[in-house]
Amino acid sequence: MSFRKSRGPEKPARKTTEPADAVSHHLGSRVRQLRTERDWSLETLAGASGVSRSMLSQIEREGANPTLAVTLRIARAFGMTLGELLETPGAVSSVIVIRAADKAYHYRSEKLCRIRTLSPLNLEKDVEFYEVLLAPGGALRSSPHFEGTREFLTVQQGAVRVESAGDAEALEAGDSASYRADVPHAIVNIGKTDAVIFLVVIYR
Amino acid sequence: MSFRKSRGPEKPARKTTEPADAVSHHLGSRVRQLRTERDWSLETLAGASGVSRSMLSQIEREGANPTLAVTLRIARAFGMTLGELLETPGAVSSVIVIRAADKAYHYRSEKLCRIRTLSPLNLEKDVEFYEVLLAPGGALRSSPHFEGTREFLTVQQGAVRVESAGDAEALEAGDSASYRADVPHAIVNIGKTDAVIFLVVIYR
DNA sequence: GAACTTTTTCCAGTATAATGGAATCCCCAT
DNA sequence: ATGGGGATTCCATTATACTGGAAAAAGTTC
Repeated sequence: MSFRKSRGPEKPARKTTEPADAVSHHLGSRVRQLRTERDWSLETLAGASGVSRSMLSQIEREGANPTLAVTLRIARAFGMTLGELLETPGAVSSVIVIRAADKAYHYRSEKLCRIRTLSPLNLEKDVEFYEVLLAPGGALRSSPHFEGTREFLTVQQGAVRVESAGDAEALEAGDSASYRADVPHAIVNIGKTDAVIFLVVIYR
Repeated sequence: MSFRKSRGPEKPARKTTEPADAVSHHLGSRVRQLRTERDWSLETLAGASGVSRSMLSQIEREGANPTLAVTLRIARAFGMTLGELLETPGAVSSVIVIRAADKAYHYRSEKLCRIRTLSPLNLEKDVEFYEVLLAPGGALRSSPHFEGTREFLTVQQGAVRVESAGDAEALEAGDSASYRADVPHAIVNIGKTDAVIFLVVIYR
């Protein structure tokens, strides 16, 4: 949340060291899994996707490396996006609990602004949940996050102003807002009392 | 939230009618956009990705159809997943506000359970935000959502029990939880007073 | 077990992905 | 205008993706 986008030309990531070839094997297992779950033959999937039986067989057995267009056709035959086709199943876990007093989740404890993390620290970080407490005059100003990032916010107590993309809106207790977080954005306490906010950050 | 998963063998989607070839052109524009935003040369990107300058040029100019492995290498050079590389930019919008009194967002108003939606109704539905009020004895029981769906929940007031995947945990005010929502799950008020919960549903 | 049907794998050929080197283009400095 | 350097495109070649038909394997029925 205090992410700072670097200034100047961004340097390329280090050359990828993990073999991209591994993705083909993963795709192969995944296609076979999805197909057999549905009780489809290679012929059926070939018909649905427009990819030859032979190619599908090679993908499943040998981890053949299809072109992007072929991969997308397969994904669509399963009614999925590329991401959905290739993602690994989420880790199965039971209820994960974060207690109110758990200091590890006290993200920031300043006089004007206190932040508590409400989502587990070790889960993949595409969605995060926070409780933010702003004293009168307190503000939470953020640099742009990754492109596409949005935030949901609800005011549980107090009054705040939300700023994003050159727009600003005043919110009272019970009000909510949704706005871009891939531009500079801020939450400002504009009342005379403490404000309590629940904030969902969606990195997408 | 009351989604019912279908039973029986699933039939294949109709044969894809949208040309998968369009994706290559989209990829080409996207790679050029990302590269020029970063002020990288083809040589720089080639170095970072391990894909030849020529191939990158062909992708950008001619919409060449790379293999999956090559596409993934390019994505990784930009520090992205395949989905992120290929997705279209989210709709740009200003701050969207939902007022406390907006009846359109009162999702359920029963005696034992009241639900208010805190995220905009017309936004894409990969993440949803709710406020749930449960009277003593009240419960919110849900059928499984899509595979991979999770929920984050924080208790603002009262005491509840969260049930998911055969596990159950008791939570008090200030506590939070994260759990699977692609299995039957429930939130039950186990206290003597009203419980107020903020709930994030992540459809992934 | 035998016969039949369906599914998957193998095979050979064609199409195209992907490369490295050379040529061309573009920009900047003198 | 000229020269130099960096960036991009072109070119010819190699490697591999992808196919349809045939063979083999697997499954089903009597």
